[in-house]
Amino acid sequence: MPINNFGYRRLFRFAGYREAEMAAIHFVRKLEVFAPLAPDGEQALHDLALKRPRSCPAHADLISEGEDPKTVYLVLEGWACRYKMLEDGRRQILSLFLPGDLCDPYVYILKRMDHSIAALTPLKVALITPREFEELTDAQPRVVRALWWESLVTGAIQREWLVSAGQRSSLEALAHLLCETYFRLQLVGLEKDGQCPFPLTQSDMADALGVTQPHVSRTLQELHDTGLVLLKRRQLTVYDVDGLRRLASFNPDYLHHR
Amino acid sequence: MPINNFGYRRLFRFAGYREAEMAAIHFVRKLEVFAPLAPDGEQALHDLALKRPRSCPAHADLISEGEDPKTVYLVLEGWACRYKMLEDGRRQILSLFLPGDLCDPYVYILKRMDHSIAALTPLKVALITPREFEELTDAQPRVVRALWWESLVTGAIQREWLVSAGQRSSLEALAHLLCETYFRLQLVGLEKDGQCPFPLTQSDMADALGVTQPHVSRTLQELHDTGLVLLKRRQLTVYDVDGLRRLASFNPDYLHHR
DNA sequence: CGCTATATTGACTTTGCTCAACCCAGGTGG
DNA sequence: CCACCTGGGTTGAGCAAAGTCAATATAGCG
Repeated sequence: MPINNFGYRRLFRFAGYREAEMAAIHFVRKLEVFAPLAPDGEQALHDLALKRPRSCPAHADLISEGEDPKTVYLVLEGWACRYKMLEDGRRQILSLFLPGDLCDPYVYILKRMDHSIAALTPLKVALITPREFEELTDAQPRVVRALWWESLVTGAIQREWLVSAGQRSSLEALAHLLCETYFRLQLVGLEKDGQCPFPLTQSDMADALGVTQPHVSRTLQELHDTGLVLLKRRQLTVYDVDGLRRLASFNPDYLHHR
Repeated sequence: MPINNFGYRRLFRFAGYREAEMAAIHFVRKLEVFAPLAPDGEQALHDLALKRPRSCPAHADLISEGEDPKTVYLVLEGWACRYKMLEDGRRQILSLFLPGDLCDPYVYILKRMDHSIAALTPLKVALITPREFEELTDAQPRVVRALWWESLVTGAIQREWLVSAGQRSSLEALAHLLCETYFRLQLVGLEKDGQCPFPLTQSDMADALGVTQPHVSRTLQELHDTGLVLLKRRQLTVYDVDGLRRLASFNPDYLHHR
């Protein structure tokens, strides 16, 4: 059984429902942005999000490449990522999961994970079983459409990362990553006054962009020196959104936020 | 309305059903690899694949970024690709569509395409309307699962391309592209004696990998000089599959071919 | 046969990598 | 409360991979 670079994986039950409830609300609201749901559909989603809460320490795998995916995760609090490693230790971060994000509603169709999912920060997730999932979607056909939308947006983000890796310079690519994350966090209400959390280390960013960590350090400085952003203490401040968008050639259409 | 780099887009009806029929069979067989279908499900899929055949010249867009996706395409013959362009003309090819491939069964949920789809060679496709699609999936629940599988595999390929762009050297990445395509073509019976069609130009490969065309030229030579492959006249010959796999660190698990 | 698209090659430049030293902040235990 | 430790982050010098640009060659196609 493949194991992640930290060699352990753990999920714990947890109690404090306060933040979880917040995130469940964000999740439902995000889906509503796309497809207005019936009140009972809304309630059903909300309940599902709170049914089986688990927490997980930073750097642990939620699930590792090669394992059989048995449940779906809904991120309630904290950040996670998909990643894939080559034998020699090179790691590519494939995507980020932010609060309110659902990890592939239908993966359980496959026998083995072709990538891993890890917590980037201490994490709280809801576990959802395929069974519960199918009960929900049978009862609430409009939810299916909303989930398809989530899924299509996830695919679009994945493609945009490839555009960054393939075509954008490291400066443009980093600007794009910050911009995209900023917009996604706005959607779930985690941005305020041009600021948002941004808990990735420079090594994480390096592995997401396909560059080296020292280079991220220099590139971040450049973004700061040109007055666009400040990234300090895991907190991102965007001074000039338009400048950042222009530099990154960021066009939010692919996020399909209506 | 955005227009592609060739400035035109056209779809024509066509008659000669011979090859189309072949490809429809491949498509059905590919889905069967994953989920055995009921005989009438098989027939329904097959009919759908032949109902509204269209042809399209090389380099034309099937659909362009910004347009409203109204139908689904099934590739019957020839190759197509997804791509995305930046304002300054940089182009990233995001994925390839080979014969028997279906372009996102559920895109029509979205209002606007966030990328374009173009023919790389003269192309024959089947048009399928959302309506027809839903009728089929309502009548044949097992087909839904097979389509989900197709969709999950497509996502996995997309992620693997990001691994290539982010972590692999250009030599490894090119080897990986050739290897992946070779395997995918095998699945639909288009490989024979270590040979398969490979109609991409060096510029296409460059835009898929995120490198320059002269660099592809040199890299292809290197792959040839080390006795791994020969690419000549749009035909790929693989001399040493294992060597190619090793070089590319290609692990076919992500294709989920059972 | 000649036109256009594609591929090859070379000289030079640039971007980002490597490796190693150093710095800083926050957390822990004495 | 302070000393230390550790996990990030910064910096510098030299290097390698891939880009740029342009000239030339080749191959299909009409």
